[in-house]
Amino acid sequence: MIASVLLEIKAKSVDKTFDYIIPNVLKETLKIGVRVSVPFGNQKLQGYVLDIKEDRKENYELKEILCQLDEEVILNKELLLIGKKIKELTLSSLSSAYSTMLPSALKARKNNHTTKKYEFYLCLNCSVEEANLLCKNKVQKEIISLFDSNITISKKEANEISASAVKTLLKKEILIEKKEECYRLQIGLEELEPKKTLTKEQKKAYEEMILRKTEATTILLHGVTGSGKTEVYMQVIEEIIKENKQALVLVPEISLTPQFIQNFTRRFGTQIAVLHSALSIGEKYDEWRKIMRGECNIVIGARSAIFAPLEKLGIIIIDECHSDSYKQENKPKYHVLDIANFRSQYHKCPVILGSATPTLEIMARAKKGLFHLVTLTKRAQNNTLPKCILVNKKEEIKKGNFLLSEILEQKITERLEKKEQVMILLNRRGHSTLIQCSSCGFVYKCPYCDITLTFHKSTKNLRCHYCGYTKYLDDFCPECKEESLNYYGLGTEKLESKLKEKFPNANIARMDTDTTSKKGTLETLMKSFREKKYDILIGTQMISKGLDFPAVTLVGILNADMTLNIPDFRSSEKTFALLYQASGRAGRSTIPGEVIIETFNPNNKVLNFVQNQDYTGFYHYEMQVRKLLKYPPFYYIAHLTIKSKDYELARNESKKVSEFLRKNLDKDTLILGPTTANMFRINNVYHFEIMIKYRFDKKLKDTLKELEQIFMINKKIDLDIDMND
DNA sequence: ACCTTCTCCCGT
DNA sequence: CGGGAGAAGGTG
Repeated sequence: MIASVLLEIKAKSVDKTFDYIIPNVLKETLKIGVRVSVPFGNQKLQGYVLDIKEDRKENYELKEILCQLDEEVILNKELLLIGKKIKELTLSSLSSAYSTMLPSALKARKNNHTTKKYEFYLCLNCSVEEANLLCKNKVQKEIISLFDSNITISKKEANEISASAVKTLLKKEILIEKKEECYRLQIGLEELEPKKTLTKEQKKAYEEMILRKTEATTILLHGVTGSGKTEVYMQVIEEIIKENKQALVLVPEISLTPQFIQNFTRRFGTQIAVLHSALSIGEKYDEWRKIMRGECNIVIGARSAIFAPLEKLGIIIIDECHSDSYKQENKPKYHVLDIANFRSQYHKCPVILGSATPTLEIMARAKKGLFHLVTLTKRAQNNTLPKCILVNKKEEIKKGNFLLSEILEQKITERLEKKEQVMILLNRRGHSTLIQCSSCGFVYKCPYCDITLTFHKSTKNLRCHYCGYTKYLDDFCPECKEESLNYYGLGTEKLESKLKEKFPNANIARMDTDTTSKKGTLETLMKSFREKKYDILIGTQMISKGLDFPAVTLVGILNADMTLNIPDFRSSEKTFALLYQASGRAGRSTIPGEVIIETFNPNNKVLNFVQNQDYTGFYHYEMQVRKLLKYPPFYYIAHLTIKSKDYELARNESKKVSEFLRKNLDKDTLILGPTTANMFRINNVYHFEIMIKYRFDKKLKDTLKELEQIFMINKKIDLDIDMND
């Protein structure tokens, strides 16, 4: 018997299977989809068994599999197919596809010793009477007495009485030890909460989903912020579970708070498995195995949870489906929606996409009739959407209001008096974004990236937000030695200290990657804010997503144009979603909310659509722009990035690549570039970009595959292909 | 990934 | 011609 093994190594040159002889001891147990350890050259490597066959045609000597690494199959039929799909969609290697699909405990890494956790139990080898006769020791008898009411006791418990007595009893064979696998993560038992009554609109959405529960279809649930999408999801899931099927719920990492999970545990109890980055490797591994064994009906998780090996999948829910966290940034650059689509076909089950601001691609498909569209136009508690005011920051600066506009300051004061809460969004962390010497004009820049360094006051250092370079900031200019450094640019840290001066009686909290990098601080901060321990919450975009703080009645958005000016065809869409979502944090309970948006371009169309909370208007406007400029959803975009530490090499090679593309691709396909990337130099690596706009180019995949092959050999230069950007 | 072999350039 | 560096090639 022969097994075809795919080795788990990153190098693409070995992205093929190798045949090994299955030794007699493994003949019974070895199955397709388990990992094995095999000899490869003079090393020992891990691989996945992808095929088992009777014999082989080749006539060279084969080596034997060393051992089997899993008792259970870890790549079932469906996962095996998904891996192939990822390879096809992203042009990545099959082994990298499988390895992103699996929990990290199952990945080949040095000193990776995550194993199953066992709980040890003790039980009697004889009757209680016999045991009592056999031991005269008082402590030993105490342990034996535990068996009066139990057949087995936990070893931990017994050890607390006396570890040495337990040892002796085991030695005398009066007790025997048993071990049982246990799960590290224990979901706290919550008191179950009954379901809420649905509004008319929610009911309609619910019914549409139930109607299509056995169709391999996609339903877009387009609901305004606070329209109660979660309640709809939960009631649909309830129906799915009743039919002995399972549900997969995806949310962006940031929304995966204990709060959110609690909502589900309060409705569904312990039949839930959770997968997110705050879990340890061991905990994730346990949750994953729980899923694999079919011990839970609902999986809630971030991006990679889309690979949760549920065998009876009945529904896939992707909440906040516009979030860019659903696209993996490193290889393989897969998109959750593509995987969801595949699984939906495989299981004949619907995919529910939920968002207040769907991407244009998603909405266009819904309007075209490829997706079913359900709309929630009203907030669930029937409160109104927040009132939104645009403020011209240019005018404010003329008036001398540098930090906050007059109206925002006034409204904050009002809220503080009324003991209501305020959220302020400033999408830039740190203290000052530009440090310049007023004497000689010197500006601090990152020595490895083309970017100015941001000053962080709490640590008194300068930091590059791209490569992490850090430098202590002296009081004098490093060029002319004058003590004349000026701090320009507003970040969340400076905003916090300035607001503390302005509102000395307010409790102010700041939430950004600097204050929440430590595990658990994010949760604590959100909990304290919810409990009204703070009056004002300052934060970067992380405060905009899906958070529900009922006492917030005012949202301030500072420097709203910032994201608008990044040269990316999606910047309008991203800005709209960010600001709209942030606005949606206001007035989620009974008191109506207000939103103040400060901008230097009060006439900007996108901001006006945000002001009017007009998604449809924005959609039609932006669709025209996209059509005119040949962007998605009218054209597909593939992005090539050519990276090298050698500037000349990167420049020349990227020119060659674009020539190669022009020669090989269809005439209707547009090839733009090479141009220097937005961030031209990161960590001393130069980046060049080529953009391919295409509609139906049959030659595209093969041409790009060929390019990959060519670049694989060259170690000095890196080609990065993003197929569905 | 890692190890072996091949190739190219330089220096005595 | 030997030695070192780096690219190319192979692993079942």
